Amino acid sequence: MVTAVTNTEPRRRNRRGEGGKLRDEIIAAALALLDEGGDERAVTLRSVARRAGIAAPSIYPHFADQPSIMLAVVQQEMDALATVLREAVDNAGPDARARLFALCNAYLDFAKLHPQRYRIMFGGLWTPSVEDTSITDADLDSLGAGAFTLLADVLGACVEEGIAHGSDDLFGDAVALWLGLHGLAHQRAVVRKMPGPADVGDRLIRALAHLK
Amino acid sequence: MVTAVTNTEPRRRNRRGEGGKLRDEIIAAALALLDEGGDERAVTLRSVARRAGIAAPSIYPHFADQPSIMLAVVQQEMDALATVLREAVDNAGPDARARLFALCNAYLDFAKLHPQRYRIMFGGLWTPSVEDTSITDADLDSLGAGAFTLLADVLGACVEEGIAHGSDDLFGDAVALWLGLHGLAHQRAVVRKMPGPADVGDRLIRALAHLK
DNA sequence: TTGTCAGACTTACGGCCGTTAGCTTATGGA
DNA sequence: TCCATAAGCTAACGGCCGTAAGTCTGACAA
Repeated sequence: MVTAVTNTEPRRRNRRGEGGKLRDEIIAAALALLDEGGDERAVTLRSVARRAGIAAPSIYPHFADQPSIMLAVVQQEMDALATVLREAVDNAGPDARARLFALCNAYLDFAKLHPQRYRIMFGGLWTPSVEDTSITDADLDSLGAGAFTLLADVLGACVEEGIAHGSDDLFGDAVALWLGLHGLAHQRAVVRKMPGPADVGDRLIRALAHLK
Repeated sequence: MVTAVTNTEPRRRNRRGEGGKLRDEIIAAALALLDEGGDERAVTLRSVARRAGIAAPSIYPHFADQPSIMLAVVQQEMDALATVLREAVDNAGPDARARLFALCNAYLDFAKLHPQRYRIMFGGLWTPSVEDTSITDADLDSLGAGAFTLLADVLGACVEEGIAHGSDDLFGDAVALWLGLHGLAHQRAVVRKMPGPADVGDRLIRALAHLK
């Protein structure tokens, strides 16, 4: 994670050849605004510039428009999520069931820890109808593929080891499981107080993974 | 459902004592903008007024601020959803399993038919942090209670008839089932092309209702 | 030491927003 | 017929937005 930008003193200009550093600072500023504000509408081009301590037009050498700042944020956080999930699985030992629960709980924890990020990652409204922005369809389609593949793999291992009743369609089962996780994660991220029992996450996992 | 407002001719003023009619026209205009635009940001106070064929300040006698227009839209659509679900259950006959599937599929159909409405109803970002708006917490808490109660009832009937493996916590089971439905409905409403098999909805219902 | 140019900045334009203050008009009871 | 008033309008303010055009400045090769 990149540290938040809080200093108000005039920013020190980057050295020659290091202009690209500002790109990361812009992303970090956008992320900070998102986490604090709890509203993606607060992440405007100008507010990002203010937060990063630069003038608004200074963003243009690094990003074509405001939506592409958001895309960069989402891409970065998708990678971060995939990394977190991978680490959780690796640290869970060899047991397939434990690996599945570690993966799913890490997913839910990420959403609980960063609700605003989760919202824009999986339900975000940061592209004003994709047209008239610089964002392509390919940009959007590839998002989150790594994390999902990992889920399918771990679930597949459970089926192979006989821990879970697998259907003939592993991909479909993985999608269903992810949708359940997403429903919980998203609702938690959106609502102020989530109703229901505390172990609703475990219930979803057990039911949707068809654990024996 | 209220018909969309499309005429551009100067609007006929309402008769005396019928000023309240404009309130419904405003809600209808906001709904139309939402359905078309696919972006709640397009539903501004001014754009709603334009769509309704009135001047922007003419909204204020009927709504305190822009968020409360959205709240009225959401409340209306929550009622509409509850009605649709109730009708689906009533038309499904006496079989508890058929009633449950009718309910769940009606829910998913609503979301598929009106993705933008679904989004603001269950994940909406139409209150800029609730503070400094005229919206109270009570307004938000009561939303969707009717529809959920119906789901819990129909699921409970399945358990009573021995169709489903009920746990000791019917409420929790209903929440879990709803979260699964919501995950699918929301993702369909947000993403352009939903991956996964076509029957993923049925899979979610069967698994989360613990149908035998 | 000096000149160049990457890495920023200042200024400005037009647009849409929410909201306030005060005005017009047509409806319908007297 | 008249006129009180409900219903809705016009004008305007301040604010924030995205973006274009042109300007400054300091790090570094020569």
